[in-house]
Amino acid sequence: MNEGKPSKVQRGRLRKPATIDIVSRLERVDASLSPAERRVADIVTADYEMATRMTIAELAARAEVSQPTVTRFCRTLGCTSFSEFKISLATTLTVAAVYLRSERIFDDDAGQLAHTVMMRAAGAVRECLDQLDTAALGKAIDALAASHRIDIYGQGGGSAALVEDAKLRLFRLGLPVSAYQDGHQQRMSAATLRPCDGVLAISNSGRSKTVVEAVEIARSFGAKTVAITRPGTPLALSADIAILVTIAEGTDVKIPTPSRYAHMAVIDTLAAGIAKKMGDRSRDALRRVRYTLARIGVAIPTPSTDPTPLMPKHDTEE
Amino acid sequence: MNEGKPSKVQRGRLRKPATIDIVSRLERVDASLSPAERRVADIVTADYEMATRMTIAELAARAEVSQPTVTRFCRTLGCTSFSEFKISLATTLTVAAVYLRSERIFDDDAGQLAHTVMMRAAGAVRECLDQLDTAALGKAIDALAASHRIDIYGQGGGSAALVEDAKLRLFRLGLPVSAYQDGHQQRMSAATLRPCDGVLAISNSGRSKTVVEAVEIARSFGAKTVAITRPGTPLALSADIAILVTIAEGTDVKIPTPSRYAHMAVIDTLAAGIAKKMGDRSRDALRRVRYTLARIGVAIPTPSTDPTPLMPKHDTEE
DNA sequence: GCCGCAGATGAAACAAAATTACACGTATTG
DNA sequence: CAATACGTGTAATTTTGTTTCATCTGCGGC
Repeated sequence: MNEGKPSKVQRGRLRKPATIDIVSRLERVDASLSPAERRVADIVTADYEMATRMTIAELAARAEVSQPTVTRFCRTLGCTSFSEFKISLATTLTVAAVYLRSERIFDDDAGQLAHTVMMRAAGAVRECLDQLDTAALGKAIDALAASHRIDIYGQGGGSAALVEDAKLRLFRLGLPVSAYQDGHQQRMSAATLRPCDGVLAISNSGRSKTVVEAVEIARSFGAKTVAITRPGTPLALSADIAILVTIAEGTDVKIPTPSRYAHMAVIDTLAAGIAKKMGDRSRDALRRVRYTLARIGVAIPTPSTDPTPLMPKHDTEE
Repeated sequence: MNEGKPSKVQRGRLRKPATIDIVSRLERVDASLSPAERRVADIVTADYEMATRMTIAELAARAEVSQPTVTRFCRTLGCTSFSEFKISLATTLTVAAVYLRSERIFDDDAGQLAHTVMMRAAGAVRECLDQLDTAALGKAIDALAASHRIDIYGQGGGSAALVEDAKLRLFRLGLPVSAYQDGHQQRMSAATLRPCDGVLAISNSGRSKTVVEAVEIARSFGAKTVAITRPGTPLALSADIAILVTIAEGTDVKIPTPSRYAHMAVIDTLAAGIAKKMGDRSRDALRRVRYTLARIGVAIPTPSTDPTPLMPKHDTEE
């Protein structure tokens, strides 16, 4: 339509706001808030999620203040407008708020439940990424990629699946890898390791006696030991390279712990890093694995229910 | 003015929106978009961040469509208003924005790699949540919670770990559960099932011949069968209750597939739902499991490196 | 004690933004 | 070749947010 005015307005609003985390800023300026603004802050902090869905009129009504006061409140927080405040809040919120409040949401239907569980899962992965020590990760990738042989240790229910998964991830790359969940086997295998070998130990609690012992045995024989565990635990202290992950456990025993997702993510990252490091060698192995699986699909034709029996389109290996 | 209307409007907006992940929804409905809506989608996907800061007029101008078209676009995406769309987008953003660009980021250091892998993982879970059929989920929870005995079937590398994990989740609740990855065992076990029993089959590809057969056998004996798989696959068609999950596979073979995270999330949700359904019965089982594990911790004192050997503070079961 | 000032707050006018209603054009089908 | 359905834009309307200005309150100086 015209040219001068809109562009100026645009430039102002479309610029990325300096504010990163409204929630923490809110806490920071809390002291300098006027009484009326404080009331607004109270309403907002009471339910961030809802605050993002309210209009300025609703928020004002709830806080029992006038609408201009709400606008002023937003300005105090460093936003230029109420809408910017809402967007910033929503952006800040993402996983964190839902994740934190999740204990409460628990009682409802399957949808609510799924929301809780899955947001926690996604949150755990994110949390893990936030706190990840990339230097340690890099060293772990180097160490494992250079290993002639890799042992994976884990103990306890949750770790069983993880260890199994880790084995597959590395195995697919053509690495000679073994996984042990039994304490005796762990120690026995550890005793046969050599300096050119590697160990990957997985334990959320970091207190599994057999795993820690096996790691120490492996170290005494010169093998490089990598641990995925919680900081400050025996396992973290005894491994050469510790990849530390702290995930807040929910208090509700009925929801499975989300830390598994974080561990799995670390394992995947290790696997991807090793694959990259190994370059063509691993790619070749991966190709051969896929090819063979596809061939098996051909050799054993699936029953009539299968629409495309000859060549599975999707990830044959699952 | 009047009294009935405003409250109704309020109620509508403050209700939590069904939409969880706008970005993945946007991709999913892409085909059913009209030309003008497509143009809006293009502008939005070009820069999500900026989209959250734009007014409807700006967005319309950029997409070269009228403002009502933008509103219609939002409705198509399941939002009731443009503002809701913006908020949903902003909420989605932090996780999803990077997730989408992830293929490109791949070549760098360990940090970059971790970012890619983990964002994909978190994205997979979110994507899963967004497309989840909660009705099917609810039915699955009911069916499994009512089962006297539960068999879990899966085949192939990736599923092995998942099946193991699923077994543990249900086992912890005090349910009599068995997991089989071997085809023969699956069929044999399926043949011993009765109408009061349940089956949980897990397969991303949905084409595992043995799993499909085992499910069909189980059904023929009257057991309730639940499948977690991809839509339109043989497994999805043969199970009583199909929980369908479509996760885009990455093109880079070196990065492990993120669909496992989604499956795990579904399993966790099932477990949480069953736990809730069973109420005190499962809580008791969980408590006993934890207690016993703690006792074992006492009976086998950990070495001196362990700061708190008597009573592990964190999740002893991992 | 009272005047005047500074800051906080709300009412109301105003401006911006979003939605609705409606009309027009195009494609599709009987 | 209607008739209908669909997609789209224009314009009116409603909703939402911001600015302006008046009022109130508390506080210090005269």
